[in-house]
Amino acid sequence: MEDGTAERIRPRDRILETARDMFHKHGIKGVGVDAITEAAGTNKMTLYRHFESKDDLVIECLRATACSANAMWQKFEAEHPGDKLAQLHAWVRMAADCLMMDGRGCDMANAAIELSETDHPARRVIKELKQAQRDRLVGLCRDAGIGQPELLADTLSLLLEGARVSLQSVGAEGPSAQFVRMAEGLISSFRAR
Amino acid sequence: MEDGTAERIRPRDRILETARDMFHKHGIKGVGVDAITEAAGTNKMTLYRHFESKDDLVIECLRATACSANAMWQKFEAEHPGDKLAQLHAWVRMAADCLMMDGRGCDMANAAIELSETDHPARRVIKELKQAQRDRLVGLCRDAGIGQPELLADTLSLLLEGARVSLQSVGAEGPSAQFVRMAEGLISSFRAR
DNA sequence: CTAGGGTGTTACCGGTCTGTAACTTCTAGA
DNA sequence: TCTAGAAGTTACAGACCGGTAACACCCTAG
Repeated sequence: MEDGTAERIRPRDRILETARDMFHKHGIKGVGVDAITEAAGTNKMTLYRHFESKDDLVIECLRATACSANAMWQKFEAEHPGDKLAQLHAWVRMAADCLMMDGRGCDMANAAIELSETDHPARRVIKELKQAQRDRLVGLCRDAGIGQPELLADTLSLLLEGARVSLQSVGAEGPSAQFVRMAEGLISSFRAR
Repeated sequence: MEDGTAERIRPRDRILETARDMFHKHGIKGVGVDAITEAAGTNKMTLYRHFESKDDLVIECLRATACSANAMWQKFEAEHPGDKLAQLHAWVRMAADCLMMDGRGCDMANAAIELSETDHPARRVIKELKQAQRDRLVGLCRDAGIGQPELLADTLSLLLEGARVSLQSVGAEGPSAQFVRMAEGLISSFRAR
């Protein structure tokens, strides 16, 4: 029988959520499994009963992040059903909000930078998930009736990725402050052929 | 009397250059000082006689990277003296070449991502040097007679930064493959008012 | 009530990390 | 040739890391 208190959440989920947060804030190599389990109110043995290794935990965290992103896309469709152009503008707004709120960039990109070993198991997952996000944005641009949808989607992707990393190196007053203006300008310019 | 052989280079310079290369390839937290000194053909004591700490070494490496970038800018001016627009195109070409040759992004951005502690001593340096690069690109756009030089410079900056990180997460076939087309298109579009 | 699986606790392994101490060797310059 | 300082060598301290073993505990399903 569930009583709904937070403490009753399964340890596995607590670990996953805590790890996501800590990896995001401090980086993967900047957080040890001991720190994660302690912050999650559990212990190392329980972590290793649910995850094969730290690398495995990292991968599960990335999948969870991708899952959250999926929810975003469904929200766009729900809020602007059928109106693909409005969904594209919602994507820009959401991206800008994340930039201002968060301060630290995309978990997948950060992981890709940190895990420089080319054969690291997480790299396959990162590539897959990033590719899926790219395909979805291309599809959105195409369905919005924009010419050269791939080029617009790729340009927007690079702008956002760049804004995220610029935010961490130059700060909020740097180039990333102009992200919305750039993105909206690009969309108009592509729509005008 | 100097005999010119590579082994006669001062240990400090060997350490600095080796560290730059290894930090670039494997990340800062992915390389230990032992590995650096061994690859540099020296030892840990010598490293700590020349650098206060690993963090200090990191900062010196970043300064050296900025210094190399300065040399690039001087090359642009030398190859296209007075022709600021040609220098801007040379910047795009250089950026694209680095993208294809290298595979791993900007040392400063990577360091900013890896060193997530907000009070890390390297962060000040990163911000300063990145700001200087931004100012220089803005100046180049302005001197090239482009309207809204700040917006173009910032957009180009974000595109390049995004291309570098995208290269590491999605791979070379991803959005970064279109960098030159995007950048040149932007420049034309800004020049056409 | 009881059996069993999920969980917590403690201790440990072997390895790596930054940074230092004490000492020896090399080498450049007077 | 002699000397002073730079560089190399070895060993070590203290901390942290990922991962495992053995065992005690609780809570729920039957």
